[in-house]
Amino acid sequence: MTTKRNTWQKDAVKHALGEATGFVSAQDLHLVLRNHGSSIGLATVYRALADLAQQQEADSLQSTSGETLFRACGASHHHHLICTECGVAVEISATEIEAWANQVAKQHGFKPANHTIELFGICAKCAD
Amino acid sequence: MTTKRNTWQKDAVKHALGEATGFVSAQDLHLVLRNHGSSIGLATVYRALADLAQQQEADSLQSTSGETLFRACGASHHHHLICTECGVAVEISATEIEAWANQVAKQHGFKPANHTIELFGICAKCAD
DNA sequence: GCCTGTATTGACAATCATTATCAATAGCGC
DNA sequence: GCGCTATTGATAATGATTGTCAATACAGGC
Repeated sequence: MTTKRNTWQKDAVKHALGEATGFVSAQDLHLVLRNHGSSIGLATVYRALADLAQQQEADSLQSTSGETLFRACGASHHHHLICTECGVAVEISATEIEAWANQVAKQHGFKPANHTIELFGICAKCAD
Repeated sequence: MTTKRNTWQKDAVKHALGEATGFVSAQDLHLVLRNHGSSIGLATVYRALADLAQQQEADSLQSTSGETLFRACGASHHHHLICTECGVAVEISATEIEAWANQVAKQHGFKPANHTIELFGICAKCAD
């Protein structure tokens, strides 16, 4: 079997993602790492993020401008409330909504599979 | 003022979008139109779709693979239940959810602005 | 119906995020 | 420490989308 290896690059990406306050693009993360003196490659950042997303250690969503944004998160199912100004993200657990989603799907003869729910707004700090 | 003109290209796009059962990409739509004998250009399809989206005559969402998908729809606010197999989309109006979204936002000190809610599943026809 | 000014088109180049390529490097088990 | 091979990083390639610009075709006035 192909054994997985631990590299400082993967740790760096994981760390940098943890530091970020909200959702970040792979490009941004790469830039931040480079500015901190790291010589990590862009492709590697993409690979590390894809890994993290697959291991449920990161959430990803598509920005309206077409980029994929990432954020560190716990493994439990949840959604986000995101500030459109500064990008801060708050995790939201919404069992009621899960139930609603499943019910609606069944109502239309669909086998419920998945859903995308992201709330956008302006946080208290940016509201002034 | 720059007056808007009616062209057969815009009508063609609008029509083709109306014919589609679910969400379609600009590229797909362009291909369909070409296959029907139209000589419409790809850039024009993009422009027409952007117009329709702005006039609230079409909804758009980002597929996981990064494309932008479009669908004809009414102007009233609503969400979608989409089959991941065949792409059929059902419009869902969910006043309860709107209320929930606003409430959650306020709860966290956010000024509610917007939200993305898309449900995915497998429709009855594709379920077998 | 015909003319004219300009919004719109379409072919193609340019851009931007992301993925593939592949030789060089560096973990990990021995 | 050695060797095997997963991983890296520079760069090329891809694919969707947007910009460019000369040619075209609506719309309104005659």
